[in-house]
Amino acid sequence: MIPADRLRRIAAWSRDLEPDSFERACAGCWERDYPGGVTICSMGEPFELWSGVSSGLIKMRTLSMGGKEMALSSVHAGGWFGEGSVLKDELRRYDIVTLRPTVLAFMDRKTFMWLHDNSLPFSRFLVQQLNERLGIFIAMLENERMLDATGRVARVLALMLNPILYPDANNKLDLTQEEIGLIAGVSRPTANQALKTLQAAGMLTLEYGGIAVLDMEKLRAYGGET
DNA sequence: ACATTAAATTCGA
DNA sequence: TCGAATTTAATGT
Repeated sequence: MIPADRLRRIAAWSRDLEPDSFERACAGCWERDYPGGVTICSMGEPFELWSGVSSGLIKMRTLSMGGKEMALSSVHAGGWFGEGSVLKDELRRYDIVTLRPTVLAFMDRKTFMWLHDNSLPFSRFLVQQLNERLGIFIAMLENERMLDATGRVARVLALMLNPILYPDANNKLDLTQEEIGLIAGVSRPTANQALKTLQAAGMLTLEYGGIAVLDMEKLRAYGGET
C-alpha cells in the first residue's frame, strides 16, 4: 500500500488514472529499500511484479557465455519496467541489479492486470511505453555496429532522458562515467573521451558523479534516434 | 594502468 | 558539533 500523494509523486502514469483505478493502484503497490550492488531478481526466476524506481538506479543485465557481464539497459528514478514479463506471465530473462542504494516500488500482478483490463488511461500508458521500448530496441539493433563510441554514449544519454520512459527526468543524470560505459557497452576511458567530445560540442557539461544535458536535440541526433 | 581530484568518513578537540 | 585528516570513489590522460 502506497499513500496517494506518494504514488502520484513516484509514478507519472498514476496521475492520469480515474479515481477508482487510482485507489486500486495505491492498494496494490508497495515500496522497498535496497542497498547498492544487490540482485533483486535473477534470470529464470518467476518475478511477477511490475516494478518502478522511486529513487536510485538499477540495471538489467545478462551473463554471456564465459560469465562476462553484459548490461542491457538501466532504469533510474521515475522509470517502470517488467511489464513484459507480467503481461506474458513468464520468467524473467535478465537480472535486475541495483547500482547504488535504491528504493523500488512494486505492483502485484492482480492489480496490474485489473488496471490493464479496466483502465483506459493505464492501457494507453502501457501501449505507449511498449511502443517506446520497441523503437529503442530497433534503434539499438540498427546502430550497434554502425555507431562509434561517442555515438553510442550519446544514444545512451538520450535514452536515459526519454520523456516517455522517464517522465520525471530533468536534464541532469546522476550516472558515473563507469556506469555510462557499462550501459553503452564501452570501456570507462572510452566513455570519458566520448563525454568530453560531447561536452566540447556543447551538448552537455560534466560534473562529478553525473552530467547535465544542455542540448537534448543534438544529443539525440548524434545518437541517431528519431 | 596510473595520477589527480572530488567527496565521504573518521577522529580529535 | 565542527573541522582537519584520512580513505574511498570518480575522473582524466
